[in-house]
Amino acid sequence: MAKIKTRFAPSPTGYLHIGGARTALYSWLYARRHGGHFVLRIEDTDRERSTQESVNVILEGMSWLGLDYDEGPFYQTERFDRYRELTQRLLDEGLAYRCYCSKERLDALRQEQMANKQKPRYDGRCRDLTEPPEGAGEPVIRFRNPLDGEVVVEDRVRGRVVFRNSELDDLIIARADGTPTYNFTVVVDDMDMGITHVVRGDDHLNNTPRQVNLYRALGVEPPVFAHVPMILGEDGKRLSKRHGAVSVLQYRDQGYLPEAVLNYLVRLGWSHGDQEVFTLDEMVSLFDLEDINHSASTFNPQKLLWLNQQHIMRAEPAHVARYLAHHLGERDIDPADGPPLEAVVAAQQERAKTLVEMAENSLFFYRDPADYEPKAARKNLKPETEAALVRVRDLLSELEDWRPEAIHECVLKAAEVLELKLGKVAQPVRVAVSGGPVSPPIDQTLALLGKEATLRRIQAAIDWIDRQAAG
RNA sequence: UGGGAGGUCGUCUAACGGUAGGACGGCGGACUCUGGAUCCGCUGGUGGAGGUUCGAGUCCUCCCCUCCCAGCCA
Repeated sequence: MAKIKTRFAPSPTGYLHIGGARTALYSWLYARRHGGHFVLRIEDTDRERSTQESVNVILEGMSWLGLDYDEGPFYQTERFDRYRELTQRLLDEGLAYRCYCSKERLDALRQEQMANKQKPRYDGRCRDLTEPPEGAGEPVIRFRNPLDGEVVVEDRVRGRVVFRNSELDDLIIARADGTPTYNFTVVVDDMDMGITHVVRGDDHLNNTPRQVNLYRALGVEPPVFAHVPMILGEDGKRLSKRHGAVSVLQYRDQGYLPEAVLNYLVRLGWSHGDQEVFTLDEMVSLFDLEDINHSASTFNPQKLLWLNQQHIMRAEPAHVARYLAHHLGERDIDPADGPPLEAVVAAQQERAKTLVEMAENSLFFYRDPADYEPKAARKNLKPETEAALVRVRDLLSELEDWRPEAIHECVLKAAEVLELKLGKVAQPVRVAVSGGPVSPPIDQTLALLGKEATLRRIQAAIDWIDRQAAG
């Protein structure tokens, strides 16, 4: 039995699409599950639309997701000699032929066929030519597809799918300028690279019989196919930019953890009982092609957000800290300018759904708030709460042991003395030091902030109240 | 038009031919620092019509709806 080998073969014409990422994930998981290899191939034969920038985005996206490949990246544009070689071989063996039909003729043929309620396809006009017709231009090269019989595909997701050769036509394998076409290159590459399993979107299901016939003509067995349903937008159409963020790197920038994105993607079309949250190790050990669903799924941003929250909460603080540092950096914050980043993460993990949110809500640990959230200030920074702030300030200024437990005692004591509920004391303090109504528990918040900043900010809030009162 | 693939709560998904359940979302409640955390409750579904069967989401037939392919894009 050959070693299992899967591949991900995007075309570099934009960004790493969420749907492509899921295909890559399923391919990667299958290879990892079975101790095989995962190959990255860049299908860049469309010279007009392929860009180096897009290649970079794909590589960056794969890296961020952690989908490491064992071989590649391979570029099809670097393999043109090989495609030419095999094209020539098929010509020599009579398995391919030159076609001189103009695009105009083919267009007219297509329209005529549609009008006659037939399937639009090449009619084989040049199939048996022995010489070029008069006034012929540069020919394309077509594959001599079998005319009868069936192609049976035992798809790992779809099951048995049968196509009749009479429904297919002689596809173009090389253009007039000599460049190869998709259905040909994909077969040659998968053959040469020893790909055993092709996991891809089911938009290619109907290309499969053509490719199988090519494998046979080249004298090799086709790989196993697993065609994965599309991901749709809310309107039931293919997921596209008009639905919202579809690029993997956009989710990175919005504060998602890669493992949360992977978790969402694996569950969008695959399941293991009722389990929702998976670690990468669990995915690797549980994933299998046969558990992939048959129907297309609709992308649900809310569930992705919930999963991101779950992963942030469950992760080691050190792990989250690495990603948070990047988002703080984007806000010109140096994590070294405040409390230990891991401690900040540990305190904030339950309070943020994304890393962007966590970064925003953690700014006050690193610099004084520019201003107070208006509603929170109205409610908590007023003459009636000033006494609480003064009392807490005084008690804390005498505190030597700056730890959560001791801080909590001071806040409790202030509440006792003033005969207030704890919340009536803690919330003004919270607003004073953080600028808003939400932060980690007040004792943890102050412990992390440090004594100096705490006292300074409480004092600033007291002064602010006085200024407001003075009109 | 021809061919191919699908159809379970709003969304994702589970259910050997034998109790339609879980999660997200939405609504409500509880939680003596804020809650964006936690706990509890409610809501809500097998596209339609026949057939087979003691029994069907599950098998069969027809209808309806959706997606995909038919670029010398991939």
